[in-house]
Amino acid sequence: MTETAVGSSAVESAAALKAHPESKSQQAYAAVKARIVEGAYTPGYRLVLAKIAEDLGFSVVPVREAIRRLEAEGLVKFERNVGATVSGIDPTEYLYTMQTLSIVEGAATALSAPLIDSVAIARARAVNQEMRECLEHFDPVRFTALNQDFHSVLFEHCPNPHILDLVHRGWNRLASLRSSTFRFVPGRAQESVREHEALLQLIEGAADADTIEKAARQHRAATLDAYLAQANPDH
Amino acid sequence: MTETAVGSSAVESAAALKAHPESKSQQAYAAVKARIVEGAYTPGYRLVLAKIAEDLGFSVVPVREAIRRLEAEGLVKFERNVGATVSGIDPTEYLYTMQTLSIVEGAATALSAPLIDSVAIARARAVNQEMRECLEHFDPVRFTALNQDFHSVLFEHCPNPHILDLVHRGWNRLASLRSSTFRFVPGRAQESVREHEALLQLIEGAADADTIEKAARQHRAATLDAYLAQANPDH
DNA sequence: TTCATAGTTATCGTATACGATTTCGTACTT
DNA sequence: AAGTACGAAATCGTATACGATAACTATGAA
Repeated sequence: MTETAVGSSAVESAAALKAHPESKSQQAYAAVKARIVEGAYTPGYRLVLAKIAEDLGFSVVPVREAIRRLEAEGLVKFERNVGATVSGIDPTEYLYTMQTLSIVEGAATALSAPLIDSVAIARARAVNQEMRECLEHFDPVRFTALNQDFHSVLFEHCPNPHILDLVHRGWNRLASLRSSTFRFVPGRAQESVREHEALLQLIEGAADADTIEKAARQHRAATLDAYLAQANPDH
Repeated sequence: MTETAVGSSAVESAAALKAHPESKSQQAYAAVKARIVEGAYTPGYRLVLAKIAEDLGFSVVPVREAIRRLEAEGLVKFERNVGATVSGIDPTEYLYTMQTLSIVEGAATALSAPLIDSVAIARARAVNQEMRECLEHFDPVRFTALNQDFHSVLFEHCPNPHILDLVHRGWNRLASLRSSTFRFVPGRAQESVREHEALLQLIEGAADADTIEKAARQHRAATLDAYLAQANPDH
């Protein structure tokens, strides 16, 4: 656990199982994606095809394909005859992404809830405990990773892989924006940890789907709201 | 209105505004997508790169890119060293898609509702009236198209393009499956038209977001349920 | 100095070419 | 007759090459 990059599609992870040597286009995709998610390529970074191709030792064709895939996921902006850049930190885009995430995470949580057993709950709780410790040591990077782990545990048996895929895409997008909860709103992280515990109790108590969905949705939405309140103090 | 194909991403439609001659990869994407959505290429159809390239008068490289994009949207399955086929009509996939659609359509409707004016309501009502007429003449293809028109009117001022994009992707996926409401469950279409009217009344009455979201979500979910009930009569 | 313009360079977009892999058909064996 | 092994054809994956486009730079005019 605690990897930052998140496999984006069910199709993709299935393909990864095959013994095949990965296609170069696939390798290029993974490599560039990793650099973006890890922050080596920051928003606005100019992705020159020939340069990346040379770095990887490939030709440009598979690199193009990779970039196009990343574009489809929203991690990259590709303009005709101009080139590709890592998607920027446009606040509007942030809003869209967070709002969409709140919806799909809410749904994913509600759908998964009935399938979460006590073992998973315990594991999630352990992760949440680690998150508390991160707060003390002030380790925002690890905190963000653990936050994904926490929710990943809940989504382990999510009955709808499409929705899970949407969640992962949102996460990767946020990762590319380097938007840790810490950075945007101090204090929100503490609240987040508390909400995690509340969520676990709802799931343990077999609360109805609607209640759980609202709580999960609100959990994400609150982070967005906190950001907006900070960005526009003219409340 | 009443086109069957639905532009899939905000980025894409923005790009379409530029005076640029479309890139060939873009043209290939549009062409193949249209054939899939219109049903010229049915599920399972083998997409041979060289053949498509020859048809369009392009080389294979831009066609590959186009296919990859369609893969990302779930319209095409692309297997390494084997080739691309139009995604199949797996009932499980249908379930996933419909469930996801119910969630994103619900959210899109709720978000859009406060921004829908009386003119738009009237237009939506007119479309719904046309749908009623389709029922009499038994025109399922047009019915499906009008159904998209109806919801498109509601989504016209949707404040979150990401969510709208997800809706469109779902629609295209369903279109590629050739799954008209008619085909799957006779009688469901009539119900659908009634639900449209109910939805309009909720919006006119400025019902709260939660109520509207639930109604819109249920509207889609009911079609899925009807299908499932028919597929597994062992209730 | 600032703006416009022409020429240069960097980069993209696509065609072509060819090696690699899979699939299909055929002959051979049991 | 059924199954296996081999060879041929089809198709894919990627490298290379080159024309097209946009970005940059330098030069000259206002």
